[in-house]
Amino acid sequence: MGKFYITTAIAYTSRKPHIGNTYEIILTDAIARWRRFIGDDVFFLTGTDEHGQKIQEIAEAEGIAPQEYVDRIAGQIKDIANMLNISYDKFIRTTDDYHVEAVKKIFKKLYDQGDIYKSEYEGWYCTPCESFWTETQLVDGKCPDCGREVKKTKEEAYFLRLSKYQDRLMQYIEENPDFIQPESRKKEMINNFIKPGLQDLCVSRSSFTWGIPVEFDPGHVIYVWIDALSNYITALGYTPDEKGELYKKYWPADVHIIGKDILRFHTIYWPIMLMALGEPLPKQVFGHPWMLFGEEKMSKSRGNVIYAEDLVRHFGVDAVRYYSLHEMPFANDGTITYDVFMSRYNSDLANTLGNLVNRTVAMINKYFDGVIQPDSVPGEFDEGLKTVCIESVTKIEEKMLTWHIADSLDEIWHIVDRANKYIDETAPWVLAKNEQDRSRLGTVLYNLAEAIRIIAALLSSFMPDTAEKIAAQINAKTLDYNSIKSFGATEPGTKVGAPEPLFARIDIDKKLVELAAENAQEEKIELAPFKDFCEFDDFLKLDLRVGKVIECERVKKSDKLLRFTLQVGSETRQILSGIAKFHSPEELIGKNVVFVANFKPRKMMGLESQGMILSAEYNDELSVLTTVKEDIQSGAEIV
RNA sequence: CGCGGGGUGGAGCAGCUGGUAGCUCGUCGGGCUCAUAACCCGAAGGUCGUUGGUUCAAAUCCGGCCCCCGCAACCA
Repeated sequence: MGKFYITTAIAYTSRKPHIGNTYEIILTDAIARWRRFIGDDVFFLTGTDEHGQKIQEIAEAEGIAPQEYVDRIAGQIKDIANMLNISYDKFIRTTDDYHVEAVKKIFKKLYDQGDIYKSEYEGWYCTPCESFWTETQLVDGKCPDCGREVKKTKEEAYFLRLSKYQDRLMQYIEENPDFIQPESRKKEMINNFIKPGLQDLCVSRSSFTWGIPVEFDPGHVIYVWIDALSNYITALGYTPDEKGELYKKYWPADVHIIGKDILRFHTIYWPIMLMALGEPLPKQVFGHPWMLFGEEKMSKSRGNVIYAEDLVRHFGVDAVRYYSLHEMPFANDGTITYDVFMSRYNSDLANTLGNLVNRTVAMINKYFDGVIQPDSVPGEFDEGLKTVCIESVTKIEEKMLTWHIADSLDEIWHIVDRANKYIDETAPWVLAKNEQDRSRLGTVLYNLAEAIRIIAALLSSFMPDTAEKIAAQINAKTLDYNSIKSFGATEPGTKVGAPEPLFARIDIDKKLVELAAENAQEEKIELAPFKDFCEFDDFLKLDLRVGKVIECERVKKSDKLLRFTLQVGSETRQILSGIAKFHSPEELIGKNVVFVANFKPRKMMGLESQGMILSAEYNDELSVLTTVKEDIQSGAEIV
């Protein structure tokens, strides 16, 4: 067996992660534990991504230093990982000294060798749009958005030459068909980014300070993704000067497990960074699907956020692990609801698995004072049970190679099902009535104990606590991989423990009521941070007006934009607004809306927008402001 | 015509290198009593989105259409 380096994405420390975010680390842990189980030398890395403008803003809003803020969130994230029994070998924080130093050196090296360059000449700035453009983006030497004059600007930034490595990246992807998983994502990356041609990536920021500084150019901090992606090698002790033992041993990564939303960074920017550094590329990047709440994304405003710690408090760690691993399809998004969670819990964990162990241990106690007997009298159903045990091990090995975790769990449950059936077939309680069947009864219970031991061994990668509890109940001497390659490692004469239910059944209706009450209490509203005071004069600079919607339609090829024609006194105006997801055109026609009348016109999707319609926003939900009186004169000023 | 994925019994999924559908849960009926009202057996339930085509034969291959979803674009 070889080395196996596996990583999660590092978690962004902007807020406490919910179960959907946590899913990733459970998934990764199951794979890491499995590889250790089968004998690989595993290094499992996880951690936190702590820099960036967003974090700086949140910390400022709370009135604390960014470091203080990320310390808190990183602590929470680490607590969650520990609570969930995550077997990481290292937890990296991007604020760790060694990481900061290594990233500085990486940036410097890329700069020195010309893969990162400072762009002064290509920086064209459109003042009304507040946008930077590269030479090639300009249309007739003018702003591609509004068509106005642009000017060379003193704003400086550093760029990474993606274009230089484009062909080599494409070649790598072609030569390594499994590099991007799943397949559908690979096509997205190729068609949307690589084929059209990669734009050099801006890899520095000067508008905020919470980041790793560009050492040789004060005022610039390194782009968070350059910072964050580097964690996979800095954690192993890599620097451009000295690679470090762990790095030599474990790099390249065998697989990066990440959310499907950040595949672009991991399959384009990251490989190019590595190519520029002259280092090998990761063997595979797996973009896992999302765990949704019912049909929806989890979000606070919808009141549907589920946190791992709440689930653990109510149902236990392994139930959370089981659900996360079993209910997620391989490539499609999965869902979680309390209702489904508890159904799976009762049927799979309490009934099928828990009860098997319980009834078996109870019988061994009842019929043989807790002592496992020799398997001296084979019977007709034995082979069926043994075969399923052995075959399942092989099947799981295959499925785990392609990260089919849920299918692997199904295989384990095949053994559980088969064992339950075996009890029915052999009817130990009938055997117990006849003294001459005593040895056969002992054999039946031996086979069950051994099957359960194999189940426990297989479960150890997915539900480690449960595996241990089972092993303790049957007093198993070993749960090693080698011990389950054949049937029969259980030693006769072993004294089992008292039967103790592994998973207590849940009264679903009762629990739902309890959960609802709890959620109602916990619900708290998180508003966007309030802004600093400003002068009345600042307010007066804005020309806010009422406009009556006389036309409203969707902008074709855009799922965000609505095109409005507003009556403003005796004039009309065309305004575009990104609210198509929240309002239908029909419901807005005839309404009086509020808009900013003195923004300079701006083009969006080829259409000019002459102002901005005001909406209330809360957690990504928008609602347009309208006047209460419908007969107010259009064009009326807002004061 | 920007790119890609998908639509399978009540729910969630598998099958998709072609030969008339499979798994888990749920429902109904039966069995058993060691066990956490658990376990075992059986049954009902699908014209595999729709419509053409290829083929002896299509859920499985090809075309049109409808509907979801992801990426990109776009939200001042």
